[in-house]
Amino acid sequence: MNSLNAIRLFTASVDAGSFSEVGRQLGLAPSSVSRQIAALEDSVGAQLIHRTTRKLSLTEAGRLYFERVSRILAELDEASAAVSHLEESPRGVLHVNGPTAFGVRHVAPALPDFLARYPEVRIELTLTDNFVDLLEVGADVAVRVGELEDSSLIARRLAPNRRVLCASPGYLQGAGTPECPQDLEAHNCLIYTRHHGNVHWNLGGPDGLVEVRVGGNLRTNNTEAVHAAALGGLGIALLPSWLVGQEVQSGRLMEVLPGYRAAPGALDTGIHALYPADRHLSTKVRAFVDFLVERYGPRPYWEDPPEGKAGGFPAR
Amino acid sequence: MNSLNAIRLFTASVDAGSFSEVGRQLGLAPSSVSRQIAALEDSVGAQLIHRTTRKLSLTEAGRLYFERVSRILAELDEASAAVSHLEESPRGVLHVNGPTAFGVRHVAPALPDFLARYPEVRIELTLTDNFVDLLEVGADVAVRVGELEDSSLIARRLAPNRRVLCASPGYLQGAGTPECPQDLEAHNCLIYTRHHGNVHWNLGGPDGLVEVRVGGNLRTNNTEAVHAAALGGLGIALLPSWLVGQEVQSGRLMEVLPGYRAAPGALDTGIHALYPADRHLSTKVRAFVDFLVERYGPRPYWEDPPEGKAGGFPAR
DNA sequence: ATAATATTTGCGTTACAAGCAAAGGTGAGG
DNA sequence: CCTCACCTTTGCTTGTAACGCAAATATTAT
Repeated sequence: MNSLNAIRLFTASVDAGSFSEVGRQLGLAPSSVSRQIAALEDSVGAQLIHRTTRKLSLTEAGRLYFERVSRILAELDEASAAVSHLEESPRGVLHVNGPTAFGVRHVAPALPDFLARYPEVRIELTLTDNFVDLLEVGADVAVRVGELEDSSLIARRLAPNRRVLCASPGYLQGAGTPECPQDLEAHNCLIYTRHHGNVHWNLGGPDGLVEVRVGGNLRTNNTEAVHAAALGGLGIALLPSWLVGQEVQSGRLMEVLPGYRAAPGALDTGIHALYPADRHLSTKVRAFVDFLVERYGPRPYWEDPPEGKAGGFPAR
Repeated sequence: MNSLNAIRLFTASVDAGSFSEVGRQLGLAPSSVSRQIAALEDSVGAQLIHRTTRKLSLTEAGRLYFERVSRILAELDEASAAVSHLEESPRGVLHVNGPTAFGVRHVAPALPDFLARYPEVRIELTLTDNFVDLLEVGADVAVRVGELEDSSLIARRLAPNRRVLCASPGYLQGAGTPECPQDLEAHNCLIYTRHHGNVHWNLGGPDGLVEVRVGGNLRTNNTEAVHAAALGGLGIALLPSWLVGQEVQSGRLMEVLPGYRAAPGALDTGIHALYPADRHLSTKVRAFVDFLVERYGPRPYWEDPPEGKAGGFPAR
């Protein structure tokens, strides 16, 4: 309807008692003040200020309007201040979305440290395994493992997503340990897949890319099930290092063909944080993403300690 | 700081869920809505709305801002409405200023009728005998008798201001009744004056203008004192008809030389209502002035009933 | 896949606000 | 009493910002 400027000039004029004084204070020509207030009066349809060349005085309408409007202006400034305050330092509610398996293992455990560093932030963590629209679910930031559908979101890389071959010591004791990729064809390989048909594992090793046609008595669309089966000694699995890394380190699983790893594919593009490509990235999102980047580092804690590189694929 | 328009567009967009829809509702191009809201976000320094090409969704800052701002907008509209409402029908406080003598006799008695007609008006009546600045005293309208200092105020004529010669029946019985203006020089004439020196009464009668040099044993700068003295039988006074009219009608005073009256001078320019020359004349002021004009009419109730014209001066 | 619709950005135009100057008016002080 | 200083308003000019249009990009529905 009308401009806030006129209202501010009105209250300033009431306070100062003079259009010229207001002009001086705000760096405006008196005529501008005069016109703005005249326009405001037209807009509300009532005289607000009686003017003589020497004095200003409020009409009753003006008094009424001033009382209400000056309080309203204060509230408005407060509202802006509250929003700005929200961005001064990370605070408020942060909605985080991510896949269940990764979230449980590597996001949730990180939250205590994050919340300790930013006491004014509260986190709402939503773990889902179907892809959801960030905005739909009201999330501020999402963690995604592989498969970045390109969208208007910004992706920031958090960690590589290596998949390694592994099996339980018990299985290897019984079935033997493969010495080369081709040996896998004779093993019970636990297949994670989304669709039927033959499955090939593309492995990279010292001698380049090797494609192995694998199979076994378990196919599932659930990584956790493959994981549990491997732990139970059912066979050899190709699983992300973030899922099995610590168990390999502790010896509950053994890495198989450590010189080989899965060739980078759609599933191996890395682990990313996704957030909206807004012009104003909120500080709490930035803080959270920075925190994860720092926590995981270039070589996440779930990875093997630095050893001879395997596969020759650069970390992605 | 920023424009109210942007805030209105923001709330409208939240309600409508679409910039284009808002544009359609308000007759704006979608690009305008988009830009205004982007500018608002820059101004508060935070993203308020996540946008995709298909959906809008509020950020936490946006939710916070929307809650506060939508209430504020409502209050602002209310404030404007209240002020406009004030102008719809007379209501609120009406400050009336006027001279004591006239105010007590002809303004105050009129107020019950006025207030009965406009029940939502409250009156604050300030009676002062020194001229005051309307705005200084915070008055909306002033009643002035004679002597209109020309100013930026608007003057509306309420009634003529005739001055007539009168004395109490008792005085006339004792001192005799003047038959012609010159007889006044031998009478005890009660002098209302602001300064010293000789006093002449300029009287208009059937034979034109007559100047009479008058005097007596009472000079005062207070009309009421003259009035009281005349009632007490001290002598002959030249007093405004609104002051003595009803006493003449009731016989407590007798008109002297009824064919003559004071020649129009500064004191006789009439009785006026004065109010500020604002573009928006408040309805209560208009109502009050209209009411007085109607009540006094072209021949106020304090004047003699129509009889032969005296003096030949047109009513002014 | 194609159509429809959404936001954003670039660009030309228009409308509004600011500044300047002059006019009219008021109060203070010589 | 008159002049001076200062205030508000109005006419005119100038500059800025808001607007609409069109195109680019993106997403949903048919």
